[in-house]
Amino acid sequence: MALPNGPVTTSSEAEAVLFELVDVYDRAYEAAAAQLSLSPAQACVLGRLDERRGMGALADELGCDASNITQIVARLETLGLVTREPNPQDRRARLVARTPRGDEINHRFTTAFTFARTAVGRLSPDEQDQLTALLRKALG
Amino acid sequence: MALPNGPVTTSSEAEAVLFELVDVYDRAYEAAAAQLSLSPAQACVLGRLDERRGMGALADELGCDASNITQIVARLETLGLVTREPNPQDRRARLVARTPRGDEINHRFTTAFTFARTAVGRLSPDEQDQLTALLRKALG
DNA sequence: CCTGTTACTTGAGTGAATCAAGGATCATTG
DNA sequence: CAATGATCCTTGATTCACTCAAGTAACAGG
Repeated sequence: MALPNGPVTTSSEAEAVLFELVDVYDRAYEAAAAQLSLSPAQACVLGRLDERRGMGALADELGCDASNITQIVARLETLGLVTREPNPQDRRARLVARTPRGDEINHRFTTAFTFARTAVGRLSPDEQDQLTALLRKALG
Repeated sequence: MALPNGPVTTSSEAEAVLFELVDVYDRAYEAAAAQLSLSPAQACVLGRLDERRGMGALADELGCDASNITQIVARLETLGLVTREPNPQDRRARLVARTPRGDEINHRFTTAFTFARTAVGRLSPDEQDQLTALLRKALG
């Protein structure tokens, strides 16, 4: 399991809760992925393939090196969850798409990753709106 | 940079903001660590050494294998940020402690990781309390 | 065409994480 | 007190994420 991204000492309660939230969220994400024998990175990429798209687009969106995506997509391809087809418009490029099995695994993953849904579900609609507004303001 | 732990499609705005928060938080943590040439895991371990403690205690708290801690502490030791002293009470055990340089780097790290402070700082005291209450409720 | 740029891959290297196995020490108990 | 088992940590092997540098192939503009 990935080590938490958090300080021990926080200067306010709000910061402490923020840290706890991030930690629990990350662990839940990892656990949901592990349940399907996926790494968090694999689950992440798989989840961004609702439409077929190029490797570069993935790298841009995820803010990482293209070669990182090459590697992750290669593993997903080996697992039979993804295909890498040539792009007829540009023969340098590849179009990555989920296979039916990839669709199913991705669906099972989104079902398994209940944390955000559950957490939000503990709040009333009004409270959800308040939380959204507060977090938006906090994010600047 | 680590890939985000988040779904693309969210069923509510609150979930989407939650995901964004986690993503921004994680990236900020990683960036602050990188600024000091530390990995997130190294920064994490270093931050939990306000008092000297055993390897096992670290592994327990961080929820990972003991050998993982061995590895990370070894690197921190190489960097001169940490010492591994024998435990006089139990010669199997080692006591890990920050060196003065470790203290300094850790202090610089907590200064560099401004995200949580800044985010909370954008809220009024009342709003901070509201956020704390809402997140506590959401966490269950 | 020729040049430069773009899209992706490959290879090398670091580090996190897990598992299995082992050494040393403690703690218990027959 | 000696044997047994548990505990603390390390080592070694493996997988994967991530980054950087370098390379190939194909596009796009002059």
